[in-house]
Amino acid sequence: MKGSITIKDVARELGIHHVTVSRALRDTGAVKQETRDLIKKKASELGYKPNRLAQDFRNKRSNVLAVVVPDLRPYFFAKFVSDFMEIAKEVGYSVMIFQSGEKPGIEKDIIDSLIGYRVAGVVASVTQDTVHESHFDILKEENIPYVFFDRAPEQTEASQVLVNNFKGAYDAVTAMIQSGKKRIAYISTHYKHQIFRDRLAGYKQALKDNNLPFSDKMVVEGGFFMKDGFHHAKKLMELKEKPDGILAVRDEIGIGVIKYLKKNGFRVPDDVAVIGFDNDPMGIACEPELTTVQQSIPSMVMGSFELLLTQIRSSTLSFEKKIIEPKIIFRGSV
Amino acid sequence: MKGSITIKDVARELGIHHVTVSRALRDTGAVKQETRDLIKKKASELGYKPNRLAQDFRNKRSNVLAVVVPDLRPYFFAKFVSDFMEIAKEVGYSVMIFQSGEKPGIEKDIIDSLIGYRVAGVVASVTQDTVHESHFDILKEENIPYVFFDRAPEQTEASQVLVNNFKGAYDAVTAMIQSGKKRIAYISTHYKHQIFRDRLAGYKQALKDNNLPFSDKMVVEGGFFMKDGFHHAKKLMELKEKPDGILAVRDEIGIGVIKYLKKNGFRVPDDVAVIGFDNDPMGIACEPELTTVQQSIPSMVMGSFELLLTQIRSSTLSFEKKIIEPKIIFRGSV
DNA sequence: CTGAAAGCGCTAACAT
DNA sequence: ATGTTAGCGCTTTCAG
Repeated sequence: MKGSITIKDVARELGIHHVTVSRALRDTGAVKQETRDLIKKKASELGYKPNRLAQDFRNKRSNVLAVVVPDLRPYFFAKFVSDFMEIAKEVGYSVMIFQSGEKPGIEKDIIDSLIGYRVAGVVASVTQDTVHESHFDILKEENIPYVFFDRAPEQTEASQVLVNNFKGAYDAVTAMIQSGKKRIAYISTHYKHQIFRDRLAGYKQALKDNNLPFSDKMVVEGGFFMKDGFHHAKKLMELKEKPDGILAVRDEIGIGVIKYLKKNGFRVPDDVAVIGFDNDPMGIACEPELTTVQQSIPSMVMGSFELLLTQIRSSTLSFEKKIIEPKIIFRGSV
Repeated sequence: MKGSITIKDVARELGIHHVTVSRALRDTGAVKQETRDLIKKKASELGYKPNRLAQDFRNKRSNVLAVVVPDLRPYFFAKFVSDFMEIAKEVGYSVMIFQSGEKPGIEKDIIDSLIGYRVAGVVASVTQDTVHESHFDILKEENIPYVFFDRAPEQTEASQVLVNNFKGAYDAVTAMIQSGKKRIAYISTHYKHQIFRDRLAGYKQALKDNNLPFSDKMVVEGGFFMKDGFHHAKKLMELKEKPDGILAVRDEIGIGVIKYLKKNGFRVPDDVAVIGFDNDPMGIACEPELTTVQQSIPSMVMGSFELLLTQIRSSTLSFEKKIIEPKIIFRGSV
């Protein structure tokens, strides 16, 4: 393990001062073009790689962006992170990922650790139970900008990129009504987060605007996966007044619903229409293919990245809210 | 932006030397228990957070592990990374993720940048075209251990955790034969990587061991997604000698195959059986549910993490190879 | 058990 | 245009 090459090594080889090397390599300060070229040549010749640990330490800030999500596995988050990394890389940032596992306590620990790393900025989608953003305050104290995407604390003064979930649900229900459905059920999760309440509100409003009655029995909740959708569909279809349309809060749940329906002789969408949320590619695997409410991930990535970068570059913490309008992707289940 | 609290601040408050604070906080060196307690109390009182930038710089090594994958979106990689982060966190490591996008050039850039970060270790699944591991040599020079998982360069002297792909394909084909199939096709990707060749070899061997003829026409390749499976199934089913079983190199492709078959009046598995690779949850969404070759991700995570940690802790680069045995998950498509 | 000294590699500020 | 000085926050080494 030979010690790595430092700017001093490069300087010595050239018989000049290491500070000049530093300046030349970073294209800052005044250095004669000739010297600069010479230095760069020698540096790459020696295989010099800047010690980022030293750079970051000296600059009191790293070129790392942190992304905090509840769970990396769902397609929505995997895709967001994937896209975010690509765009961050273009501007020279690396990315550290953290999973809260939907646990506010872990989320807090993560945030605390971030300040130790002196990350340049943070993008987060909070847990279902994160109501306050108090554990993010510490970032403000350290002047580390942060942006929420998809899921933000209820009251926050930080920048955020959210989806118009009310409209997503509203449009989905409206679409089913327009295709002739009259008894539309809604399967939610047990998660209490704002975005799920917004969807519920949109569902109710659509019913109301179409003079359709709302019934408690038509709203069930709990779970996150296919099996939960299967289970809820069973409950719903055993009702005296069966639904003829079901809105699912996630595509996976919607797929579970379709599986139940088909297995039990209900035709989709003729007997029962189904719509999910997320535009998960999984929705294309099932039959009929699942109609879904799409939340444009590239838009969310771009939005949150811009919001973050602006704050980093201006060294100012700002408060801006971007709303992404969702779009129904019609496939075969309506 | 008040400057952060440093050990010197803590020391000053207590009227002692900052070195003692450093020692106390890290539970190293000889410090009177009483002093140690006092220091810890004061530190947390002041909200002291160690500056990891300074620590890492001083230690010439960060507590960050790097994970390099071709793409974070496929379930296999998302799940691997997700699990890996959890286990890494338990031991105090944070994780930086990088995507090569299947481009060796980018992979090289990533590796180069890693040495700047002085990461503690690297776990990588290489691109389809990474034959040599020459661009990883630089890590050796810096004494940074690395482990390959799932996809390793053809010749490598680094530790690795691989799946027995030969056996996976062999068992899958055998299973179809046992269920009475006699003309089994194989859909590969255009990727030339070892693991895909191993699967092909396993496919051929299973045919041979059952005295079934091998035919070039029964092997098609190209693509990665559902639509590719759809397309290839079409080609295959338009053959004069149609297959009655199809092995797909990925679940997504297998699902595309099933979609084509059903759409065109072939019954699955009665007319044609289908098996995929990866145990992607997507396989449960389709109907019939896709039988698949599972590669245990937890085993791979554990394996590669252990291999890495051993090297980090012993400051030795080692060469160990772990093979994970795959397992067929029988669902409805065989 | 605690303190003092020194330095990691780099860069901002000032001097020449 | 280049060099000098100084120091970021921390830890290792050596003294007391």
